Amino acid sequence: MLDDISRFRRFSRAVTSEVGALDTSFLGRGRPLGAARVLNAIGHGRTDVAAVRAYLGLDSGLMSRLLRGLEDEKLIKVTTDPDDARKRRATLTARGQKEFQAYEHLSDGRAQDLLVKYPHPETLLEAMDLVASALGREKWILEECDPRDPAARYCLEEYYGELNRRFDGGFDVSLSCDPDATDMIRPRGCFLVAMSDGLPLGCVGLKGTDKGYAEIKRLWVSPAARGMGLARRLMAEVEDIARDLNIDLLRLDTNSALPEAVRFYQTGGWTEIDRFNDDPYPDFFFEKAL
Amino acid sequence: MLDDISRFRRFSRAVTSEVGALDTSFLGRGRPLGAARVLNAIGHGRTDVAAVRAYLGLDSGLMSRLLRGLEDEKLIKVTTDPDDARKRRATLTARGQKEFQAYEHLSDGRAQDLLVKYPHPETLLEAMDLVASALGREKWILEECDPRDPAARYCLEEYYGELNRRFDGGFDVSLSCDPDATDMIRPRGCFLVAMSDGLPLGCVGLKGTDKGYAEIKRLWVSPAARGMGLARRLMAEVEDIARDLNIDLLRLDTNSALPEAVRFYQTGGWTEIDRFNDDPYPDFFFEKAL
DNA sequence: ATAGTTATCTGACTTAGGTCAGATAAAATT
DNA sequence: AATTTTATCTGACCTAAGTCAGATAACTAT
Repeated sequence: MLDDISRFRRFSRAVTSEVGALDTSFLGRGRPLGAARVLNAIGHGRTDVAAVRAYLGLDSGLMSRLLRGLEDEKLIKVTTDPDDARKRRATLTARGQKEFQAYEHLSDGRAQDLLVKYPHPETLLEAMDLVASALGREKWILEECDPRDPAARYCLEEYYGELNRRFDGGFDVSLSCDPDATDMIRPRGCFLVAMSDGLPLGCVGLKGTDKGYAEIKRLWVSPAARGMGLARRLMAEVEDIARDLNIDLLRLDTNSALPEAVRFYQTGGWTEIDRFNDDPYPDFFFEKAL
Repeated sequence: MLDDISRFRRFSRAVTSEVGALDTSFLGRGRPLGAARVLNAIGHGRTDVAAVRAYLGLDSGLMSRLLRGLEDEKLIKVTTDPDDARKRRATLTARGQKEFQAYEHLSDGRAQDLLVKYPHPETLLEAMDLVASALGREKWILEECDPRDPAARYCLEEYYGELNRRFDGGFDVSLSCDPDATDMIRPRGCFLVAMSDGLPLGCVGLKGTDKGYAEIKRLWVSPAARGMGLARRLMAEVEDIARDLNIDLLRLDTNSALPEAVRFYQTGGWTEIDRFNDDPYPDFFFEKAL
C-alpha cells in the first residue's frame, strides 16, 4: 500500500508531532532554548566546550555568549583545560545541578504524560527500542565486563527467558552447565555486552577450560537488534580476544530449536562435530580453529 | 534494565537526532522555515487559513505576514471563503505547486538517505509503522468503502496472508466462501477500513444474506495496531451500521487457530452456536442478537 | 624562532520569529 | 436592530538566534 519512503515519512510525521513536544520541555523554565540546551548538554556530561559546540552545532561567538549568560546565572563554572590552555571546560555548579535536575524532571513528566495514554505500552516500547537501536546503530559499543555486572545479568536473564519459551520442555539454568563467572573473565576468558545508549542489545561469553579449547557461551541478541549484524560483530570481537589470549580452538553447543543460530554457525566458518559434553539441552556441536 | 520512561526518552533522543534532520529539508530552498512550513501545509491540502494557523500554532499577525510573503512570491493565491466572508482560503499557484513538489522531493531524498543505511529495512519499517500508528491513535479514521477499493484490498491481502501462515494446511481464498463484494455494500451490507495517516490498519465486512441474518466477515487488525482496541472499535461501528440497516441478528465463523479472535468474540457478547455453513476452514461459530 | 593553526572571545550587525494593541468587516446571538 | 463574537489584517515593537570580521592567546610544525 505504502512504499518504504512513504512509511518512513509517515513515521517521522507522527513522531515530530507527538514526541517533538518533548523538546518543549526545554522551555517552561523561563530560559531561552539555546541556553537551556547548553545547560542540558553540560549536565549530560559534555564538559568540553568544543564538544558541546559540535553537538549543538553552534557558532563560537554564540556559544561564548550563552556560556557567559549561564555563568552570570551562576549555573556553570568555566575553567581552562589544564592540558591545553586554549580549551575550556564547563561544569555545573550546585545550583546548576538543581536546575538541570528540574529540566530532567520536566522531560520525564512529558514522557510519562505521553506513555500514560497507552494502557499496555509494552508492545509500543518494544517497537521504540527497536527503532532507537536501529537509528543509533553507529553508536553501538561493545564493552568487556564482568558477567555479574547488571548489563550482563540483564542479557543473561533475557537469554534464559527466550530459551525457556522456545525449547519444548522449557529451560532451567540450574540443569544446564552454567559457566562459572570466573571462567569468563580474563585471563581465562571474557564476557562482552553490546550497549546502545543505555540499553544492552546482546552479549557473548568466552569460557576458558583446561581441555585445550575454549567455549563460546551465551550468545544472545535482543529482538530490538536482530537482523542488523550484531551477532556477527560480537563473534568477530570475541574471536579476536580469544586469539589475544592464545586460544587456538573454540567449541560451542546449540539446539535445533534455534534454527537461526544453527544457520549462523554453519555459515560463519564453524564445523559440526560430535557431542563433546553431557549438557542435557544442546543437540548441535561446533568447533572452529583460530 | 531501563524503566519505561527511560526507554521512551531513549527513543525520543534517537529520533530527534536522526530523523529530526528531516525538518531541515524545509530549508535549503532559500526560504525561512516559517514560510516553508506554511507553503507545505497548504500543499498538503490545508487550504483553510485558520486550519493552517491552528496546525502550525502561529499568531494571526505572523500568519498574515507569511501569507503576504508567499503571495508576493506568486506561490499562493488567497481568496475569500464564499460561505463565510471572514475566512480566507489559500491555494497553490502553478508555481507554488512546483515549489511544493521540490520540497517533497527534498524530504523524500532525506528519507531515502536514512533508509538506505539499513540492508533489510522491513523489520525497522514494521516497528516504525507500529510506533506511528500508536502515537497517532487519536487520528485513526474508520471509513466505509467499497471492498474492491485499494485500501480494502490491501487489508484483505494481508488478512489472507496471515491466515495462510497460521492455519496448519495454509489458506486458499478460492476454497473459502469468499463473499460477493456487492453483499458488502449498502443497502445489503457494508465494508469498513480503519486508516491512520495513509496506512490501513484494519477492516471488517458486513455481508447481507437472505437467510434472516447478516454475517461479520474479514475482521482483521494489522500487527501495527494490535492491543490498541481497534477490533473493538471496528465491531462497535459495524454493529451500529447493521442496526441502521434493520438487521437484528449477526453471525460469524472463525477458527481455533486464531485463539485471540475466539476469545474476542467470547468476551464481546457473542454466543457460540452450531455450524451454520459448509465453509471448510472455520470450526467456531457465533451469533449475536442486536 | 617563525609561521601557521586552533579555541575562544568581543563587538557590530541582520534576520526570523513572535507578541501586542487596535482596526475592520462579516457573522452569530440576543 | 443592537451587541457580541470571529477571522483576519496592520503597525509597532522585542528578543533569540545566528553571522561576520577581527582580536587574543596558546599550541604545533618547520
